[in-house]
Amino acid sequence: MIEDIVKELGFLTLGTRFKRIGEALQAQTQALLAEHGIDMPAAHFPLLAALDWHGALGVGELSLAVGVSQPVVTRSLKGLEDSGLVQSEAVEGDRRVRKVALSAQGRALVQRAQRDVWPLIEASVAQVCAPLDGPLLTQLAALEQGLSRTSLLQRSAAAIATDQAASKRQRVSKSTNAKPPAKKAKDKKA
Amino acid sequence: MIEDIVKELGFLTLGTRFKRIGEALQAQTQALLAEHGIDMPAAHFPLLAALDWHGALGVGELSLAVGVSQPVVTRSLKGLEDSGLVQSEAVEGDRRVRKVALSAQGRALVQRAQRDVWPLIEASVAQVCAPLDGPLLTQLAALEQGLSRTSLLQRSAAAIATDQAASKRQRVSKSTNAKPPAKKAKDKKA
DNA sequence: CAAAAATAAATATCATGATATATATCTAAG
DNA sequence: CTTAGATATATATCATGATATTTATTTTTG
Repeated sequence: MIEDIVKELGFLTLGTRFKRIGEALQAQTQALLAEHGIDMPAAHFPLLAALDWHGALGVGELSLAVGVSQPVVTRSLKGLEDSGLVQSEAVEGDRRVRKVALSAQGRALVQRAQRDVWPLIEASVAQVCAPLDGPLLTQLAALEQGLSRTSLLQRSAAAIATDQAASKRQRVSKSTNAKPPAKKAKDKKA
Repeated sequence: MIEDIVKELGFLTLGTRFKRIGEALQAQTQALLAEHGIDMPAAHFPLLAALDWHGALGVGELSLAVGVSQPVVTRSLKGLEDSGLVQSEAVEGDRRVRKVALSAQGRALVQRAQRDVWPLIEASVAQVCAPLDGPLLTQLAALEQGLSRTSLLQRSAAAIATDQAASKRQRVSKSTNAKPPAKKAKDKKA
């Protein structure tokens, strides 16, 4: 059996470990969004949230708000502008800065996502993280295992099923032999 | 003041958060290695460690060992082979697999790194992580703050200085007015 | 006020992760 | 024994992060 050397080396390769956990989380989050008809690169998500939260921002301010470098923000904005989700305009009095804001379409998207998907994402991620405890490396190991055993998509599906079962129970109040929906389908690297 | 929306949103943007912490850790680790004359992309590091640990491995086995996708391994191996740090040969009886092993030069590099730098990396990272406690998000916040306030490079320099001061004290055993070397130089995004 | 320094954004290039697909080879079924 | 499927690796392309540099503009200074 080949051991996972990145896990084995612990602090020595913590950067690689963080990155690969981040990749998995982003990919699963994107899958969850896609499932709800929101087809958006995972990385655009914080930008839209920042614009929704703060209102119009300059490129540099956005870079601060989401904590990534300015060129990355410029590039992502290009994509968002092409999709018609954001608009930008020159600012009065300082022709260097470009104020960026959500378009009507962007606002609509954010509101829909906020209402329909964000709670699911948050709940699923919180669910993976709930059992974590103890020192950082221990928590990371449990997190990785949790993500690979049951994806966010599966967790959110289970949550929805539970909700529906619950409201169904409320309505019919009988014959509630719905299976517990936490089906632990095992797919490595979902 | 522009708030950090990725931190603000918590579980909702945990993937982005993990990735950016990973980037910072990798960058600082690479800087530390470079400081000791070991000029190597951060991501090659786990591959070399895996080959040192397991001996010769196939490409797919390496992919398992370091937990990244097979194409990424293939690409990194190209770089490592160009630098002369690894060699590969066909395997007897199955012409599909390519066994990869450290070259003499690669072994030498790993040994030197293992002796001179790995302990520093490990100690510095452990130092950043030492005060972490509590729920995951709390630990991440502290980790990010720790990394941005005092880089791994600074931490390792401080550790070395402390060691030298200590051995100097042992040797001369007098006039030990060496300043405490934990100079908290503040550079954002080191 | 002209020249120098600072600032905002864009561009270029690189690193490192992913997936999807192609190619070569091996194994198994008929 | 040939063909169909499985397996190992390579290639192509994309996503998302970085840094270094360039360009345009503003601010500061001599």
